[in-house]
Amino acid sequence: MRATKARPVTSNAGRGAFELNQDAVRISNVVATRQATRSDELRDHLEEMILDGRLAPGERLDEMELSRRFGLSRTPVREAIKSLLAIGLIETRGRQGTHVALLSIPAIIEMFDVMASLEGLCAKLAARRATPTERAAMRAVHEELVKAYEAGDPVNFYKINQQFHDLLYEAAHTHFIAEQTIQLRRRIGAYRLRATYQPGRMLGTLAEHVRIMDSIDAGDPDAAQKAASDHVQLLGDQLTDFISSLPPRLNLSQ
Amino acid sequence: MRATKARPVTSNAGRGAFELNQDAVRISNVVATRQATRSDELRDHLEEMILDGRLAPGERLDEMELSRRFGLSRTPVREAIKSLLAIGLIETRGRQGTHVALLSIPAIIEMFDVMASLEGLCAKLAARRATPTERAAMRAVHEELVKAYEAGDPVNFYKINQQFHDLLYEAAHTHFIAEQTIQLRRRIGAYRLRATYQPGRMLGTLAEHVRIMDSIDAGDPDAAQKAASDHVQLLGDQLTDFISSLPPRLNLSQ
DNA sequence: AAAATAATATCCGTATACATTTACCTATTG
DNA sequence: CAATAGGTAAATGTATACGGATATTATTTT
Repeated sequence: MRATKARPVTSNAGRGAFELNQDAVRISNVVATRQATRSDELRDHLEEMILDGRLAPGERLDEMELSRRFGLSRTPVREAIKSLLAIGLIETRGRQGTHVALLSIPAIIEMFDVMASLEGLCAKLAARRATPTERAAMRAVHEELVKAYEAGDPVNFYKINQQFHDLLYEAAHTHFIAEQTIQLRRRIGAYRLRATYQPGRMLGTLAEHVRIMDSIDAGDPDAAQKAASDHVQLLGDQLTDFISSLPPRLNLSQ
Repeated sequence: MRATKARPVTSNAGRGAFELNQDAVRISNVVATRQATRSDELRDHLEEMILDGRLAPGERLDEMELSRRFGLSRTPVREAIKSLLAIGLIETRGRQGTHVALLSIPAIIEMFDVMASLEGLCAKLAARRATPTERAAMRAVHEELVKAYEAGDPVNFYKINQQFHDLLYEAAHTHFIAEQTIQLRRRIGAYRLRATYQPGRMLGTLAEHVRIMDSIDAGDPDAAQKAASDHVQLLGDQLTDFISSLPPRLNLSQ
């Protein structure tokens, strides 16, 4: 069948099997909003699937199967895979196809070390640069987080927690550091998800957030840096403990 | 012309216009050595061209032109570009083609902040983990660096300096952090190159390296972390000063 | 029966053809 | 003369076809 014949729609409306509207280029520094290509859509879609666990670490990504599933040719599929490969979210084993990245525990520990450093940097900058509005926004989101905790809603807690951290990056008025941090968060995401609901973690998170906000409000960059860094480090410790405690079969640490 | 007819050689010997032998997959966590594809070769080649200045920041990367120039079809060219896009070395402006990434001064400053953190982390770990052999290797390379300085050979100095830092990452016994640091070094590389030969920088570098090594040998992680972090920060400061001092036309900060 | 070799099938890498969008240029009108 | 609109050309995005490599399975031999 011919290229265009296959496509039901050629305009921008209702583009594919899955809906993802146009997006600003996120990975690079470009600001301009551009038409999302099928390749871009698929990249984002796959990323989302990896992050929310629909694609488990180690799972195979078959080009043909993805083509069929999303009604695309192999070209955009391959390009999406190339992008995710470069980011490190998926990996290739020679000619045995590509798989969702399988992280070893040492690798995860290192990632959290870096994550802690980056978050610390953001907090440090936020302590110097955050506007009153931004500080207030963090407090407000934190209130939401408390509510989610009190309601015993871990799913919401997870989402709002991300919002809190996004606000922190914003308050730091950075571009590159925030981007780098978010990218790393994505890369760990598949694992992080599996350990969110650890006993005591939510309560710990709340206390640590308060410490971060207080340091920022006090205008103490070093304290803020340490608070944010410790916060991430604690999460990392708990996560690696959790993974280590799993039975070897489910351990995921290859 | 048909696919295979076009290729002069189908075996591994003498594959393309430019020679890059097979390489272990570098960007991802994969260990297995695999056959380098044309796409991989082109990616590395383009990266090298960007790093050594043959492709200047902002310069256009035309798919067709690259195809012709390297005797490839557009497919591997596009895949190579996709990879570099995901890393952030190049950027796309909608449909106006792809260009070598143009960094603003604030972005460069942020990158050096991150770089300083990462190098600090490596030094900290190296202070705890470095074997006597690794410490000796650093001293040995440092001697080479001194020689290059005394010989007034900045090109060699630049290369040996990279070796020193590579040894530091190795001594830290990390994978992810080192990989991340090297990737960042690449991303700044195009700019860094243009400011290597700043007056006093080489001498400063030597002194700072000694401080790092002494801290590592003393087994003082915190001191090593600070020494390495400061070292990178100083380089960054000098680099941004240099760029700022350029006439606006050459400023490169868009 | 087990191991090794050969054959086949599947999936990856590359080339090319085709469609679509955007930018630039030209022409026309105010 | 300038500005806007339309058309054309060039380059990007997508589809498909083809060659090759590797893994798996079956068959043969020891």
